[in-house]
Amino acid sequence: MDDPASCETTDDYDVRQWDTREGCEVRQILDRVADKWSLLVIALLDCQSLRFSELRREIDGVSQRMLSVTLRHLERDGLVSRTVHPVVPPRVDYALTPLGRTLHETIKALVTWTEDHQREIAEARAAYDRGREMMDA
Amino acid sequence: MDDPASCETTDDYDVRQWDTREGCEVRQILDRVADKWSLLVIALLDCQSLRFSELRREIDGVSQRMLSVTLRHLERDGLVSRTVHPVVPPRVDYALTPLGRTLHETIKALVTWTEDHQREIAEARAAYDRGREMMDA
DNA sequence: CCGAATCCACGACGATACTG
DNA sequence: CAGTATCGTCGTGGATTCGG
Repeated sequence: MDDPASCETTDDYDVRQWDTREGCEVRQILDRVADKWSLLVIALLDCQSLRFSELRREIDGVSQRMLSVTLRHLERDGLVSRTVHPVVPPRVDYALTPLGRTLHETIKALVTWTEDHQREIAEARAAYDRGREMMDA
Repeated sequence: MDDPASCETTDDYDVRQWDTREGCEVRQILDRVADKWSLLVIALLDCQSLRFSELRREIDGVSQRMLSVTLRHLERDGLVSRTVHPVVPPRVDYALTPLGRTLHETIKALVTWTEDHQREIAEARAAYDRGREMMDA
């Protein structure tokens, strides 16, 4: 973390390429991960497969449409697998692919960071807001 | 990664709490990180401080307004520090705080994941799209 | 039960013009 | 140079409805 070497230009990625334009995939994946429901779906499917209606129940507030759209996107990116059982009534199971599992592992780090620092952030916000109130006076 | 133990309920975070409602900070941080310009700003400020105009030049396509808004948000969350030099013409330097640096470290993991797997994702998308075209026929 | 299609509201973003 | 203010546009996501 405090390693000064990490500040060298030896970084193996080019910051400029995080942009949307050109063949930059980072932005696309980030947008996918960060959209409103994907993260929840990935987390819920970790180590278990769930039906559409089960996901809908578990994820409080998601609309049928958005869950459907989200799952379609995740499926297209190879992060989630979709299995249709030819029965009546229809039954569809969703599960994480190996690729999806590796992504979840990576994301957990970010979630952990957030939890570890949310107090600091809350304090920073409070301090900032106090400063703004002084201005008004 | 393949550790089955990671699938146990020993997970130290509750997936349901990733939701926007209630006192969930994860969503807020994720939204902040994932917005259009924050990531770029954080990456550029890693290990160097930059002026407003320098950031504007480096980040292709950002509007003056959005850069301003982005910096204000990052500053409020304690991720970026703002230093005004009382000279004419005005000079303002932005730099990453220690907190911001730890976040950047965490995010790098996600960027690295994306780069490592973008080929797999591209192939999954191609396969998915091929399947859809079959449907139409 | 699963999910696609349509319509609409709202917030994010960009362009422009204006201050200290 | 470093912003703020105002306005118009556009995409995302919610509600609803219909089909397989």
